[in-house]
Amino acid sequence: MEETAIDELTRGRESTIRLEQFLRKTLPPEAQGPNTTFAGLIGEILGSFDKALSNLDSEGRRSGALLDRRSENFGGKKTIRSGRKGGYRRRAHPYSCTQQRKKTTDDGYTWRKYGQKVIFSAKHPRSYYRCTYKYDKGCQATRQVQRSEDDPTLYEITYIGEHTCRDLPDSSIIINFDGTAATNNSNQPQKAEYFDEEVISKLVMTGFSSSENLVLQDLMVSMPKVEIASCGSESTSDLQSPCGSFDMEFDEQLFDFDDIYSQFRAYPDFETM
DNA sequence: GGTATTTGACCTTC
DNA sequence: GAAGGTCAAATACC
Repeated sequence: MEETAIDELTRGRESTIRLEQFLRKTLPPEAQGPNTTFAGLIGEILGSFDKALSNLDSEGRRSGALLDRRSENFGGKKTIRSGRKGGYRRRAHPYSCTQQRKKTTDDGYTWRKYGQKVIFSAKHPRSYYRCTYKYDKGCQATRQVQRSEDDPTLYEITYIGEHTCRDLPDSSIIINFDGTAATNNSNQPQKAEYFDEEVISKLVMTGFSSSENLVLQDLMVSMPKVEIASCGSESTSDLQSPCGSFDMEFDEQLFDFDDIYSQFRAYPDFETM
């Protein structure tokens, strides 16, 4: 049952990536920038898939190996690791978010450092952090912090995975798709100030891997009806970003994937892609 | 004494 | 086999 759900979500995510590839071929370059509606929507959809997959994954672990490992190793003496097989795997999280900041703290979450590594061909070591509530709440979010080589006063912070320890961070950042900072529903001005001071140069979304064929039917089967919005008015519906560290503000507007699909049918090459 | 950090070892991926 | 990610005992800090 759980595997079926994961399979369907995975298919939906792959189809979204193919949709993104298709749109990149058809949309003008100015409509594809990091702060465009296009990038925001794609990130939002992929983020929803990632969050669902992450939740399913963490549920599975919470009942099993994760808690076993915690009770076995905390506070104990050095143990022989001979029986340690496949206890973890390199995180193949398809979605991540990289920011450049002056400070590594004050992103609204509490982190615990669990490692530091000298990276080949990099001047500065990389530090590894996990969410403090990894074991308490099964939160799988991690981040990597590395001093920028171009500007040593800046830190490149990569957030991996989504926080499941709470719904929204206290210091969440609201940005519009046009790149300007905005406030959230509670109209707290410090949010915008926070954005201006801390996020220095870029918010880079990754996870758009190559995939040529668009099978939108997969997307329609796997993706529930979602609430999407566009920028421009005062009515808001805050949707948490895939990064979990900033939000986007939109008008409320409902899209059904049937509608989207009907739009794509207008493209003559759609059926053959 | 409890908690966080350091750091070398271990493990996975490419 | 190299490089990167994670573990976990030892250590530092409060």
